[in-house]
Amino acid sequence: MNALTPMSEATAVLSDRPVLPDHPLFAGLTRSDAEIIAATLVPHVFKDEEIIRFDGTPDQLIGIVRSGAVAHDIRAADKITTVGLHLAGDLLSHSGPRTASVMAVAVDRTEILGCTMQEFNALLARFPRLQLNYLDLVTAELQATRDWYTLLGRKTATERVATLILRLSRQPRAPEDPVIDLLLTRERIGSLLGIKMETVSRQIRAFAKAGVIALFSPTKIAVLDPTALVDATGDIWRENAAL
Amino acid sequence: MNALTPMSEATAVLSDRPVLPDHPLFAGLTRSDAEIIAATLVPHVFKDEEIIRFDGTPDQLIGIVRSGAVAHDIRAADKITTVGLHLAGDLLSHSGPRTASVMAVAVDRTEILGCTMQEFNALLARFPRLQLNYLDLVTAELQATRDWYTLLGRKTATERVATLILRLSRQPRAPEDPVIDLLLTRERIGSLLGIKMETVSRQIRAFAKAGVIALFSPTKIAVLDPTALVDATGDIWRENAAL
DNA sequence: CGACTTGTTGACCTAGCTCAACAATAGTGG
DNA sequence: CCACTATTGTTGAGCTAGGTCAACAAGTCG
Repeated sequence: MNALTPMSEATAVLSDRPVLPDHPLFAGLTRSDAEIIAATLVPHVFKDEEIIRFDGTPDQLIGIVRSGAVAHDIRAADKITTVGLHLAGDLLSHSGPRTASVMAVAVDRTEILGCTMQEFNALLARFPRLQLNYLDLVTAELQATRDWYTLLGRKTATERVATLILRLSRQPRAPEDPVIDLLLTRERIGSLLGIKMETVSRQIRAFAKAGVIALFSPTKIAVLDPTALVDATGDIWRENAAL
Repeated sequence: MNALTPMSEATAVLSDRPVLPDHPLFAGLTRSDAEIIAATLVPHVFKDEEIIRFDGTPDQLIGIVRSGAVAHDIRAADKITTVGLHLAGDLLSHSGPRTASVMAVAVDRTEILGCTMQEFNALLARFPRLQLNYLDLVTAELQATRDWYTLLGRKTATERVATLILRLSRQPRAPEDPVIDLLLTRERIGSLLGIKMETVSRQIRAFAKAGVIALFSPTKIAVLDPTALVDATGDIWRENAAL
């Protein structure tokens, strides 16, 4: 194995001796442990709109989103409600006992480094350090989920859209590339943010008109005025916190 | 130790050989493990409005709410926003890296069986089964949090109030006692649900007028028509799921 | 009993929903 | 490559749930 191989890119292609990506889930593991874990976690690639097993059964997928995104939809009767979004770097964890029939769907071409819940449980049982890391991540996600949704519930449409754009703007992408792909249609953005498609459109256009963002195509944007965008999220306390 | 002592009540008073409450966190533990754990977890009693250490530091409290409730508040400048509520039976878990300065406050007289995060981490490291149970609970909470907030973001005021009442109505209380204590003022309910005090009042009164609930005093109610209340939550898919 | 907090109710006002028309894209088959 | 269709996005004109403001009632506590 070439020690200089960039970890962030080449994990998938080296099948003989795979490398774990640089992710907090794998922090502090010994080299040998990491190798065993890396042998279990394999890249899963999904096409746009492809359904990802995420139903709480032992066969469900657990892992880290490497690229693309995973949308969590509730499909009731005729209409789809998107209730969550996992982006690159996020952990797709145990889905727990479902009260709603949420399904995970790939957005864009999506790569997930992972394994089945069953296999993952075995790893957790075998490597206490992994379990510790995992617990930390789930806890952090719980926190993030609280923050995200708590606020959604009391934000205006403008604030919600700004929050989403901000979140997407923080996604890893090619250095110096200012273009952000919203990935989602207006319809899905609205669904995710609990507002209507038309309102999403109006808000995005308003940001463009105000010079806060540049709008290249409906889904391709660039943030021109990050400060204004942060202000528009309405998150007062973020001023104090390290973002 | 008297084997007939009701577990739900007497945990606190028996200091020589404490008993763990019947809670999923302690499922499947051997008797001796349970005894060691029970020796670490002590009842903490808080008065109404008392602040509970819940700041992500090693000294923060981790444990199970036995009675009363814990509100999570963001106190910015002059006004308090309640962003979450833990009721009896809920687990107060690691609070994770805080992005906002949320503080935990006791609502009513509140009893929590727990210990510091530091002590709890030691227990987790020592008892794998406990760690497994804990992970399950945190995962479940993540799920519940998603469900709760996700929906809040897209519910009407009526649906939000119905959802809260329903949740409170499912709290353990004296058998055959139909009276539910809302615990919170209209102001705090509104804050929790992301709506205004006046709207909360209007919704509650509307339910009372419609005969869905009985209103004995502003905070003491009884559910007269559970079906109507469930309908009013607007949770379509709950029909399919075991509640 | 008075002062203070909490709750109720009414009259307005506004953000965002609804409905509707139309524009811009993206496929798709010829 | 174009015409044809379907999807997605934009924009305007009302409408309504819930916010805002304000007055008052009802607890509650010294």
